[in-house]
Amino acid sequence: MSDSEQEKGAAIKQGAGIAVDRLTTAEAKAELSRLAAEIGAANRAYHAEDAPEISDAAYDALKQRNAAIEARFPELKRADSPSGQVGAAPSDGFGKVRHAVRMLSLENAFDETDVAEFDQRIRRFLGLSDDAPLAYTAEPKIDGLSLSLRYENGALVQAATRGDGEVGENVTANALTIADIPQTLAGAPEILEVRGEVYMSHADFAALNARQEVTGGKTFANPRNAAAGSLRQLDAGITRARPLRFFAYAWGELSEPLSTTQHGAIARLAGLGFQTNPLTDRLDGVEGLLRHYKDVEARRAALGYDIDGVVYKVDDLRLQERLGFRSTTPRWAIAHKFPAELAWTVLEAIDIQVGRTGALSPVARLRPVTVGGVVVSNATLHNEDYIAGRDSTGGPIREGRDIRVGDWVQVYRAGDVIPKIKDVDLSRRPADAEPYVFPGVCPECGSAALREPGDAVRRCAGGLICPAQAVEKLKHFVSRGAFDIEGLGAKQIEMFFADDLLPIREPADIFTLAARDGANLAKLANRDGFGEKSTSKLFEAIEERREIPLARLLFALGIRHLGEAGASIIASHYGTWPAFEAAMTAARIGEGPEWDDLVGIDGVGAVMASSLITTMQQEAERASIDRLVAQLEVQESRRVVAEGSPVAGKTIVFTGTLEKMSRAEAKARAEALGAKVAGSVSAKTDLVVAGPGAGSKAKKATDLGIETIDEDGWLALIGGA
DNA sequence: GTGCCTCGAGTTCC
DNA sequence: CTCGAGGCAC
Repeated sequence: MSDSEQEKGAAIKQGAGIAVDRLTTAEAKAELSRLAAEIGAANRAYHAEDAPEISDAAYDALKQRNAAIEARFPELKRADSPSGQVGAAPSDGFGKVRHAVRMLSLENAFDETDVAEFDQRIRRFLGLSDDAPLAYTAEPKIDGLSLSLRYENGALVQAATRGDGEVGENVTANALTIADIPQTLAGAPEILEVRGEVYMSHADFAALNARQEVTGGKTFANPRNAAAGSLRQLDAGITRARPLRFFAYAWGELSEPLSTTQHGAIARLAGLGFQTNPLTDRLDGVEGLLRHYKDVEARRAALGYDIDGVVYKVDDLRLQERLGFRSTTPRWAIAHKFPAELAWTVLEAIDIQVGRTGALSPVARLRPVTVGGVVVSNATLHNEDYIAGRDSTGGPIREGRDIRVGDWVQVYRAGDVIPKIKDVDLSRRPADAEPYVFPGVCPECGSAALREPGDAVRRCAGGLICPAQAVEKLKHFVSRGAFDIEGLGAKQIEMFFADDLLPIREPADIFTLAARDGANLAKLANRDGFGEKSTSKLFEAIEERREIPLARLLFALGIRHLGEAGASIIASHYGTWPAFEAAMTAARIGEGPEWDDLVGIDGVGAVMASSLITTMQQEAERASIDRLVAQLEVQESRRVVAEGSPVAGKTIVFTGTLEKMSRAEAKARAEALGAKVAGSVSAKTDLVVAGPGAGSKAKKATDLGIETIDEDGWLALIGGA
């Protein structure tokens, strides 16, 4: 903790003792300044997800005192008054940075079978036999936070956090204070993005917490949180005082290749002056990987820093390139995780939450227990069957072992994040523990909660009548990817939903809010938590979204089975709202031209199609949607065709044996170039790639007069791309 | 019908 | 982040 953080804590205690009506103007002014800083810090801590926060009660007390002082000394109200903030934007003060090359996450392997399957998949994709040599690198997976460092002409010009993988935060000033991160490089490529992990050692973490305790500062729950909190300080001076370290293990944009192999690239990074992990090794085949894993696991306790597994990567970079990426993960790497830490505690209650689709989700309320450095008090119980001990998927709960309130349960954090229950100790079950009876009615609205055959979840049938569903739908509506309205998040939605004077009960209400506020005597700007400035900012943010792309609108509607990807497909097919609306109004489920057109779209099946039609033809739902659309200007969605590739927008069929690449690989590459790959030849096919042994498909192509090329022709065609 | 591969939905903690 | 399930290829 810095001196300034310390001062704040002391100042609050001191100021809070004086009754508001006895404050002098000077004292009030000083205290408002301190409160603004303290509340701002609490907001940041809350949103930035890395530091322990003050309690809700303490936070409310601060806000109340701030409001009280402002009420008595209105002339002293600060421009940055916390009363005028609807909810602090996360980490204001850090600029956003778009990564030149996306920062992906890794697929996880939890046991040896997963690792073997990973190896198998790669061999299949590359067309390698089981016994062909295939080298991997393995390195410990550091438990810290990833960072991308951009060097131009040997100078560090930018450091960015991972963020959502596409856009991270600019933490350059902070990165410059980390000793392990070179500020200049000799002999580096002109453009070099180095990626790695920022972490804190056990010893440094313990010393930091000890220091924090002496100075009365907040202590951190674990080294990872300490590292995250330290890197994301707005004051780089604080970061400088924190003992952060950095291991390099990957790269982003490069003006020239570092090497032809993964291990060669790591060695090159080490040569440039980066710390690379000493337990990095090059190994052959699955046995080699597993041997290395056991070795690392055995040394884990003595490393002096946290690791949570071992990462395997295909060593040959040309093979990595051929393997490419799935939507969020590379095909050529996997993280083999160590078994999760376990803890026993008591299940004190089971609560039911209602989601936006009406799904009833049981949540375990636990006696708080520390698991993997974090205190856990809730855990998901998935669904009815999981509690009853019937887990059709072969999950951790064994057949016939139900979960009852009062039970001792074993908790772990899946993927080191989501708390789950692994086991029940039947020997410690209280004699009076009763099997849990899953509610047959919605706990929020009393409507019947039904389970459709073959469905794992029970759903509230209340639809829009159910307040829980309505609120959750609204939260989804304003979420990122949907309308994404600044200053109108989950918290504000809860508040407006419960409001009697200016309610938001359905999406359309958001866009009439300003008009209703204008006609209302109890103005929003006079309320707790709002001010003139924040109110007008909110109204502006809402206005900005009145014009909305069709895909976003469709996603925002929260139609079951229609997610971000589906919405985007549907939008580019229909183009405009009127076209979509007309088709959905005329469509019948399972028949007719509109139905055929809908299910004919690549990526749309009967389930999604039915859901769309049902929703758009359901009276109440449709009326609500119409009221919304009347408030909007829906932008036309143009078909996105990848440009600049010779096969963009074309439909291609592969047939026969491909000799230089597997079919999966050919498909992936064609799609990456903007082509659509179909399974059979039709009049819509633009190009057929026929290998040896091609039969009926090649003949049909000839009959239809469709261009047919062989594999070499195909490679030549896409060679430049 | 089976077996990928993705997407959708729900959830926790800070 | 994980699980379940939709969509599609074989």
